[in-house]
Amino acid sequence: MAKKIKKFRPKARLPKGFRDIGPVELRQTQAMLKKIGAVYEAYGFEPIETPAFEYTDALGKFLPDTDRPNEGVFSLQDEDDQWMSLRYDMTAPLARHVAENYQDIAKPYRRYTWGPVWRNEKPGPGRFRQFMQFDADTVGTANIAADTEICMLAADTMEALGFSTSEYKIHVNNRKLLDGALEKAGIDPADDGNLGLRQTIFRSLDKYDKFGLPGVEELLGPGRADESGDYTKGAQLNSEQIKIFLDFLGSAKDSRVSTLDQLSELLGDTKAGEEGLAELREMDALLRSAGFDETRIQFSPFIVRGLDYYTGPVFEAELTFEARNDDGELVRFGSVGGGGRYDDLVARFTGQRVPATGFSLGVSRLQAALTHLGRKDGDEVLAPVVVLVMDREEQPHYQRMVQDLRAAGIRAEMYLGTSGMKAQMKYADKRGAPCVVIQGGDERAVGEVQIKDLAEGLRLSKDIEDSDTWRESRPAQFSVPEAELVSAVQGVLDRIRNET
RNA sequence: GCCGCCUUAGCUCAGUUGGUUAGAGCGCUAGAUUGUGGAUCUAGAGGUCCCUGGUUCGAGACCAGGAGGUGGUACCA
Repeated sequence: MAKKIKKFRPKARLPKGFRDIGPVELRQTQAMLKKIGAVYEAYGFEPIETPAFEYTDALGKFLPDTDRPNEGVFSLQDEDDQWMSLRYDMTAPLARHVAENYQDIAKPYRRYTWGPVWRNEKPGPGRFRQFMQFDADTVGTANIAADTEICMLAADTMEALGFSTSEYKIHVNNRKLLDGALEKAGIDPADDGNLGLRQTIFRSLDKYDKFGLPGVEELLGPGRADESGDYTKGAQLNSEQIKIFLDFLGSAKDSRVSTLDQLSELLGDTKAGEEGLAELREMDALLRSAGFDETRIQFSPFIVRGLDYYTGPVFEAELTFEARNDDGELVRFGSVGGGGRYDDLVARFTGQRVPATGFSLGVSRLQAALTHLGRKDGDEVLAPVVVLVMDREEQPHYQRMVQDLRAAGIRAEMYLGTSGMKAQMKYADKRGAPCVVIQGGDERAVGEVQIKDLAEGLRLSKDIEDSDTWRESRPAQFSVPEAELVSAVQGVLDRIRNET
């Protein structure tokens, strides 16, 4: 018997599309959340938190005949067999919250929220199955001023995060203009019968930034063959219809007013188009008066946004610069946030139309962009000072030193391992400790401690080649009376802070 | 989902027309140095050559299927 019993050992591995986040990034995320939140607070939004799970039907995923909810969401069945799903954005949970508490909420209701969202999709570069969104919404007013404020908020947030005006752009379009273009092309935007066609057209227009006008033209027409993979079926429009949409895309001008003039010429005689234009004219006036010109907020007919629940203005925040990744490949960050007016979302629950508008920022993507630009957040935390344990039986004494340092607001720790001094030095080095505190028998006998500045020591080591000198000269190391431990360490830290 | 590419040490990779004992750099551990992180030198540990089957006297290499990764495309509420 008792041969080798095979013990099951799970392989330590992350689920695909998920990732662990280390201390540096985590601290940066926290700093970003704080900055974004400050802008939102200044605009008068209030924080709220909703849970990660919602009932699947509340998320707007209808269960078809299959026994599992749509792909794209992570779902599981509750003990009473009800399907629950991890939220895939912050908007649907908000709509649920508003519908559930409709009586008690003062309208217009303005709130912001942030947290992880999950999407069960194929991960790609910079695309994960869990990522963080920061959201602001105004619920309960159809006033276009609410949409305008959301755009202003988005622009101000980008700048608060450290992007300059030339590095981002807030694009604004209006679904009503798209409806006007449909109308012009003889496609009834209100007819459910051509919903599929409308979606195909919208998707084609949305590819403008990816494939350009010729690509969109193919997609609106017969279809587009791509080099690798399959053939994308087109919308099968005729050339007159296609021309309408291409003209529509081409009406983007540098100034908001000229864009509106151009669009007016194209769609002014359609009902939906005229409505959309009127809304954008109002936005332009509000923006102009608030000091937001077209270098920050632009009217861009090519912005579509995939969601069919949008009913009016739609927005997108774009990063306009390019960067290179570690392999030297060109990286475009592109869209880092989006939103729009969704007047029918709450009505799904209550039957009562509740106008709403909102915006989501992709925090993780913004963070990746900031990192690429080398804009780490300034308040980098220093690693702890390490107090070496030269004699195990003196640990209580070392522990007190550590506690004195902590009481002075200095991150500090006693070496908790059981290895010798050399290993302890290596530990402190790897840890990135600014300095170590050394007290062996010699120092203790005269009531002193040695403080070694590790960064300075490394610098001095450049000129030392043989190890005897390196060890014996004890570079960047000095002795102080034990009573002056805290102030001496503080002095070293102050010097390091001033250098960086 | 569809198409292409890739998979050899912890990491980055080399490995000839199929040939016997599979390598390098970096990293890691130890020593030179029993109280000093660096540099240098020396030694060492570390491998299911992704898996399964096939071809062959012989497969890390060739063939088929599968898995995983990756790039593009589709979808993205």
